[in-house]
Amino acid sequence: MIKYSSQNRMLVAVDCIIFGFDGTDYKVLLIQRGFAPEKEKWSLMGGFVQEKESLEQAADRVLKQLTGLKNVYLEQLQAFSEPDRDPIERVIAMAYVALIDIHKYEQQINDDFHARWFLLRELPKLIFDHAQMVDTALQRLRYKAAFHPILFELLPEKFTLPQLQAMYEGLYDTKIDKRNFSRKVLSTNLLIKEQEKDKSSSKKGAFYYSIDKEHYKEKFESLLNFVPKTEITALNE
Amino acid sequence: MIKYSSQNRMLVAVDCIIFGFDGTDYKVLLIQRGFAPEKEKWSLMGGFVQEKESLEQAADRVLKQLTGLKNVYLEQLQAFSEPDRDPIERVIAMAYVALIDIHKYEQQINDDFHARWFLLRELPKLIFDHAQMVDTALQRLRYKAAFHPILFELLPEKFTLPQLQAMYEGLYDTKIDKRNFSRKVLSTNLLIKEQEKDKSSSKKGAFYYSIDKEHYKEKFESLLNFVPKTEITALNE
DNA sequence: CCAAAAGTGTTCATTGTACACCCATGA
DNA sequence: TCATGGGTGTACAATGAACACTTTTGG
Repeated sequence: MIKYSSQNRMLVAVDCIIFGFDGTDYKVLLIQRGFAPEKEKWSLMGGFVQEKESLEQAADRVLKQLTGLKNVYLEQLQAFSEPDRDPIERVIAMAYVALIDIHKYEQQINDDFHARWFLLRELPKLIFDHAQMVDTALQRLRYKAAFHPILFELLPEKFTLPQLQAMYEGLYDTKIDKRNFSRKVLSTNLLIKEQEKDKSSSKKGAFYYSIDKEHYKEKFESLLNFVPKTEITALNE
Repeated sequence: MIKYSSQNRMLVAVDCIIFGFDGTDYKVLLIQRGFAPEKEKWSLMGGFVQEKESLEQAADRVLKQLTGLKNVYLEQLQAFSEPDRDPIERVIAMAYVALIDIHKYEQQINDDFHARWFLLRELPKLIFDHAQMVDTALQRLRYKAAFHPILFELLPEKFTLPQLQAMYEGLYDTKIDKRNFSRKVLSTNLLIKEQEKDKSSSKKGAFYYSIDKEHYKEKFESLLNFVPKTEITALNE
């Protein structure tokens, strides 16, 4: 078989930055690396790209291995390619960002990997350039969530407006006026009000909402504006 | 030397989508591929990533080889990784978008590569998945230019407001009111009015403007709004 | 009955859009 | 002098932001 001769072949890996939200805080799912180098150090979930799979397939596979979840929100972030980022051998890493419902995951935890959720604000030291990957992923999440309804991916099927608001407030580390917030969110027609209330966090209870999947697909590409302008003046990218 | 054993190594390439604007139309710089397969077919400028260089360095190198230009606007687009996208052998491609001043380039054309500018609307058939790369690059450019002043990278040092407006109109295939446009653009304080006029396209002449580099860096990350809202409701990503 | 969180409306400020006329000049 | 493209200002509409009180109910 013909090949491109005298060219340099290298390992390609995918690394997943897996975000979750527990109602109060953002979390990142990390594993204790099972092989050298940096064995037992905390790391993003990753793996080498196999011969017959695309990067997306590799990321899906890695994510499934760790969480048992399929059809998860997964987006290519960017490549990390410094020649010596891995001391053993050159590895080009494609970082992927995943957003998952932390509760859905809890039931299917895969103990093979010694996985653990860490508070985003209290991450341990990570191997290689993984801290930088998390950092870049967070910036991207802030940027994208300001315009597109991706944060819904972090919530269960049914959620309340106060929960939703807390999620936005957490991401931008700010307080949002709840009157303005609910008006904006509801005006998109993205949400369907349910009958039941969630009484877990107040006596009065807060109505559950769910996503209108039709509108969600349509509106995904359009530009939303849940976050006050004053909070998004310094977004990069 | 230790290596990750029994893993599959593969070729990694960078491909550059090089956009230019000639005052009226958007163009893409293509080359006639000099080696098999698909020899003499039109292709994006690309090259294999070498052992000691990052992807960014590889993209810089490739761009310099073709255009002679350094310090060009260059941004990682995304990976294209279908296992059989190249029939010879598996190659993971990282696409990069470059924006260059078409006139600055003209003087330094490198004939080794049989490069030619093509109208964006009249591209020839491209090899492999390069047409898809151009497509994705264009979408990204439309998205990003709606919020960030990147299109200035396509213009020479001095340019006129009508030129600038034509560039935006071309990208979104729309007409913009010149009164509103100039008010918006000038309100950013990104532009410095020069003394001279460009008389090449009218008798009265249009004043030249240049970029205020200080403000440019600051404002780059902030969100602009040169394009009417009605035109940017269907942007993806 | 009261503490705690949920829900809701109005006013004002800012921003965006539509729109039409005069200006300068080379031919 | 006139045809061509450049430059400018105003009025209205839409959007966003600030702000406070009432409702519900478990304890």
